Amino acid sequence: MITSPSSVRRSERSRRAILRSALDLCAERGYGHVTIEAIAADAGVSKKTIYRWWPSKGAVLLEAFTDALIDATPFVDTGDIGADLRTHVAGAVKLLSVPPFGPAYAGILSELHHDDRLAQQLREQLVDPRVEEAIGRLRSAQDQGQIPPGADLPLAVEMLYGPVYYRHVLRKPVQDEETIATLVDHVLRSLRAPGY
Amino acid sequence: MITSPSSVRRSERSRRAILRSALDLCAERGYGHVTIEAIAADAGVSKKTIYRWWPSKGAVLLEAFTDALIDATPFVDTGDIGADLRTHVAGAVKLLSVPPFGPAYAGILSELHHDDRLAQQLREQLVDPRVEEAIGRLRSAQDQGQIPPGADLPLAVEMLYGPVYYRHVLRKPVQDEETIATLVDHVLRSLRAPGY
DNA sequence: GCGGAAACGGAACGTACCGTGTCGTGTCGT
DNA sequence: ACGACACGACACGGTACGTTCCGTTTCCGC
Repeated sequence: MITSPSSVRRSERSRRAILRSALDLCAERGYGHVTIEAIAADAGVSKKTIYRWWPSKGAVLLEAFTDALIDATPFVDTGDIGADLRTHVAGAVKLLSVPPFGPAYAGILSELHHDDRLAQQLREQLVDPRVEEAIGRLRSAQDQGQIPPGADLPLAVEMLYGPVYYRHVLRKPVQDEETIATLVDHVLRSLRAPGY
Repeated sequence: MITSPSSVRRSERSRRAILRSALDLCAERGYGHVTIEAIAADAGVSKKTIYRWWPSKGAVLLEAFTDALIDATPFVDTGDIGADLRTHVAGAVKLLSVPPFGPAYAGILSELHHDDRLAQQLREQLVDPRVEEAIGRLRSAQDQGQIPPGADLPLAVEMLYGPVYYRHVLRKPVQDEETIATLVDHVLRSLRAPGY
């Protein structure tokens, strides 16, 4: 995430204040009305300092969001793949449903399409690692015989996360626990059922 | 889509030029760099004329995109639900994969989070009708015994569209025909397989 | 310690685009 | 024929951009 001037002289105090202010402002005015100038003013920091370490507003919020997401959706292994997937998806849905994280992530996603570097960073730092984790958990369920050997695990992950993204970007109501359970059931069924 | 002054005196010539220019600019510079001023200049039109009929850049592109999408993804009924779903999803994926429509839709989605009216318009004019169409097609397959009576059809639609949105917003490579076929298969299987 | 490099906060800059207002022109309904 | 109204054009104040300059503070290396 750190961009240009390699140094240990960086002020950790300013860094934290910037990330904090970015999330706060995102909650109170919405991503679209968050500006670099406002972040700088709120954090008691010079604009220059922000531009020195981050290339854009999106990059600031990506760093803040990443920290939060990693805490919010740990990957557990209780031995019951259904329960663990429900827990994991529910964690992600819940995080997206509360400000400032929902609006923040929505804003980040919106920047991806005109910011190649941010898109690459999001995939490499956030999405791909978590997809790999999810596939790993599915594979361990495979080893325990809960999922057939030939199952298409990457597809399963997309079928799980897809509806979450779908509702989030279209601003439809987020899934409740029951809906998540039904979704997980269907995905697992689709892996177990024979082709036709 | 038409906003304020109800009239038949509207210049169809200007309207077409605006929609055309908006898509063109979106293709050549990307959604983020399209501005109302640029559209007006390119279309040989006054800014005022654009603001008279549309509330925002997003609304202009939503109108242009809607026209294209309706043409690109017709809903057919050949009697084979699998084949028809593959055709439909492939149509949507293909449209999103070519400029200017992919970038345009991505940009529109990005506006949703800070533009309530645009979000409502998108859902009412584009998403919900097509979801209803899809559910209707699934229901007719149900009547023909290709899908069990109690199947959760709205969930099926989310499982189909979800991965498409997922890849689009994250800018992952679009699905090829084989992947789409596998996805459709899995969704249909999840409806047919018994609970566990 | 001490000197200097570098990050810092603050203020100001020109630029781009916003959304609105005004004005004269042309055209379409009545 | 006439009047209403959409049109193109241009100018306006406002906001946020990204950059630059300045003087200050902090910390690394000698």
